Amino acid sequence: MIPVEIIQQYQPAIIKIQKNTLLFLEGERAKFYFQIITGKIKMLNINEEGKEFVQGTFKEGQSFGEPPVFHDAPYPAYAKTEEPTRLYKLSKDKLMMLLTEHPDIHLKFTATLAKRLMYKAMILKEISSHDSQHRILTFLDYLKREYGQDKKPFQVRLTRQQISNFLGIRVETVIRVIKSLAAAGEIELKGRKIFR
Amino acid sequence: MIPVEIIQQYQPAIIKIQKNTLLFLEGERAKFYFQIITGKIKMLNINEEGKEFVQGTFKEGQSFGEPPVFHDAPYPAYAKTEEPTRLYKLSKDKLMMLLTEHPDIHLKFTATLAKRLMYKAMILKEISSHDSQHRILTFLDYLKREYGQDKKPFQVRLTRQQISNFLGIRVETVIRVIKSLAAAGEIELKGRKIFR
DNA sequence: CAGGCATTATGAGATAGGTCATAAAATATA
DNA sequence: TATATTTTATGACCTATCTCATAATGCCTG
Repeated sequence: MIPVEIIQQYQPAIIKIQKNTLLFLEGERAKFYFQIITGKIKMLNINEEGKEFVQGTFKEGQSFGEPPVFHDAPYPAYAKTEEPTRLYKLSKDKLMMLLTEHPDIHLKFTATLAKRLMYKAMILKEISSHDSQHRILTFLDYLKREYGQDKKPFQVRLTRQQISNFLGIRVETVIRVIKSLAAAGEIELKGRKIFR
Repeated sequence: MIPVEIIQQYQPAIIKIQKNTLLFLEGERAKFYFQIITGKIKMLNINEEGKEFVQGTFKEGQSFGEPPVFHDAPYPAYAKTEEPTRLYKLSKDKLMMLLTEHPDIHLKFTATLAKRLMYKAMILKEISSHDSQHRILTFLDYLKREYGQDKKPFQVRLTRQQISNFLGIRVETVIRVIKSLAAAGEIELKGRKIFR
């Protein structure tokens, strides 16, 4: 998110992590800004019964886990690689310096947080008014808006398990709801692939 | 949140609204930055069955509804006065100018968004792992951390109805859970007042 | 002070979604 | 290619929470 040329002027550390590895833990103090060079990061909570809830996923060029850096607060979730990943790692001080010295980047940075806030507001609204049908459809529509091109049927490239983790609904329920949505004509199934 | 002396240099409009009035609607395009002079604003969703979900409440000095301003996106929720309210209203252009010309304010602004993002991440985690007991306790602890002083029993100045609206749980359930929490010694009841 | 509205309270019954078990299909990994 | 792991699938049962109804209590507002 911060242009490579610029972040490099602030001598970030570069870290390599293999697949399925924890980068930081929920509750850990946040001291660094992370930005992905290549790879994929998932931020997630795991509750007492071991069930996963995905707060967000991030890929090349994106940063994550910045909010607690602004407050020296603990991370609200784990960060885990989903693929081998290389990252820039920048100290809080340097990040602040960078943002102060580059107002345009700071504006984009703020816009990114704003966008995530809106995503969370949307999901929160959905999850609070429990109705799996509606939750799932709204989520699929969000994905389409975000990653698909208009009009064309959009292929949802998430497993039912992943949808379950994003919405806090059990897999079995997702499977059954997906079927009933297909029966109702809201989505289309080609084999197991989901189109909206 | 933006110091009064500074915001006034940008000639904000000043609006007065009476109690229980809608300032903007969910879905409406966001074109202004709002900051409360006096009064109280609640941002909320209302679902198909007319049930309320509170995204946040804001009082003197706080701003709200900024995220969609950064994207010319629709508001994700309604804004409603809970008391007679006076507001600064600043156009998007002026806000951007202000933030660019005052990097220190911009940093605080970003920190505010970051904090809200963390709040939402917390609530999301709680709501996703459904267990009313846990949800309510975590919420009360958040309130205590945020508004109470350490150690002392903290009085929760919210009605059971309001707790219900913040967490997306029915009132009756909140009432019953509050009782069982009191019985378990997790909270204390003095009359109807809740202490944690 | 009275009337009205919101909040708290409680019971009984309905149900969506969770839980658990079992298995086939698909995908990843060695 | 063989083996392990993950994903999808389905049935049967369970339970926390919602729903609906009814009422007492408390608190604004005129």
